[in-house]
Amino acid sequence: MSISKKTSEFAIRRLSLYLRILEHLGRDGERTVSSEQLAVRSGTTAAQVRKDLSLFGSFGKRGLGYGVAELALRIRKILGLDRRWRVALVGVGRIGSALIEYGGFRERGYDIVAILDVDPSKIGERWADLTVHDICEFEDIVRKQGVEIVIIAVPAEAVPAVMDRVTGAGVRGILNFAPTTLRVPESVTVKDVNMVIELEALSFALSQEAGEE
Amino acid sequence: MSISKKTSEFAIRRLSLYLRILEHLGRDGERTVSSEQLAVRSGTTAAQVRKDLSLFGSFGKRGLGYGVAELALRIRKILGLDRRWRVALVGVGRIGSALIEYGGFRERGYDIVAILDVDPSKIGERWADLTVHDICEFEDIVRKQGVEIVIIAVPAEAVPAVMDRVTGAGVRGILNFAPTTLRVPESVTVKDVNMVIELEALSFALSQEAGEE
DNA sequence: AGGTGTGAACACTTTCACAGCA
DNA sequence: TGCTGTGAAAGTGTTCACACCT
Repeated sequence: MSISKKTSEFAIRRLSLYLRILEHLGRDGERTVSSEQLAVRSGTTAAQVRKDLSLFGSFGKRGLGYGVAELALRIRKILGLDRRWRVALVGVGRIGSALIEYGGFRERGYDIVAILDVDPSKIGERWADLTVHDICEFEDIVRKQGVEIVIIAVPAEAVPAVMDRVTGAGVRGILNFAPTTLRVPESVTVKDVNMVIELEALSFALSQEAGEE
Repeated sequence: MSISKKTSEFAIRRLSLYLRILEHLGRDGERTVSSEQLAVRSGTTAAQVRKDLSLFGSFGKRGLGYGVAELALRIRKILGLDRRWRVALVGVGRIGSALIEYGGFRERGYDIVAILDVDPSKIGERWADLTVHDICEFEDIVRKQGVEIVIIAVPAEAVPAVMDRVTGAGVRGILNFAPTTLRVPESVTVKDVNMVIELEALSFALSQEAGEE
């Protein structure tokens, strides 16, 4: 069954959150959970939780709530986590190398299968169980390794060149850590992780409070 | 002049983006910029740019556009970037240490003035020009150093304990890298940086496309 | 009783379209 | 003429309130 309703980006992000809560509840041995409980733990409302879930079907039992294990399974399936994803990482700088060593990706179904950089001095370095490859080999690696998602962790200046290669090689998913908005073809999906924006939104909020009273 | 209109979170995030574009344009020697140019570079629409800016005043000249330097200055002021912020970082693990060495914070007005951890084996370590302090000293450090923002980069299990200390010490701004939703008092502002959510939103989008055709 | 699923009301955001100034 | 600033319209997302099932 494909999803016909317009599914909002917001709902999806919340599903990801619910999933983590469900996994936690599962480890604690909980069998069922109500929309209210999920709401409290995710910082939203019970109605919101039910609306989000109802976008994809009726998973709950009236009067009882949702089965923890079953709902987790359903959400995993919705988010495309019922399979593993092959990921390449471009840019083995501070952020890139921290990501490689992070380990949390594998745990959630994302396998970093290749790491690349432009800097000749970095090529050949070993990180975890991977060797840094020259960005020139990118297209080759994507094809041979079946890479579906690319993590971009290069400085802003290097982004345009990397983007050309990535879209050129037919990769359709990008997780971008560079502080730049990427212009990409319609067919490519980009998600940004931008801590500077978050920090600036934070200092805006703090400044407002200060001036308010 | 304090802002009376309800200012949306979305608008603020875009301002942060516009600012980075303006700085770039400034380095390239551009003197003026139109809402259309800003829109293209930020991946939004000209009307959106004008609406966002008009929330805070009339900064443009009809028929001409906006002065690059002047607009950058105005946005910096709006975002509270016309001053420096004192930041403490809790958790010197993989993500925490990458953030310390990142350097981009200082450049944008955020000074990491203290780093802390619970792990006794890490206490006393030096990172950049800072020494890792015992989390027990947190309240003391916040007071003496005038810490206003705390970056949380500890594992999920450690979050509740850290949160108690942070809110208890009167800190009002938190940048959270831990994969948990923090429950905090009304008076505290939290911004999350959560790459797992972004990755999962990405794999959802890719799965959809696959099933669509 | 207890808790889900959902249309309808409401709130917020974005886009449109154009008046108005340089 | 060129481009801003802004009400009004359209579009999205959230909350309410209640029918309905167990």
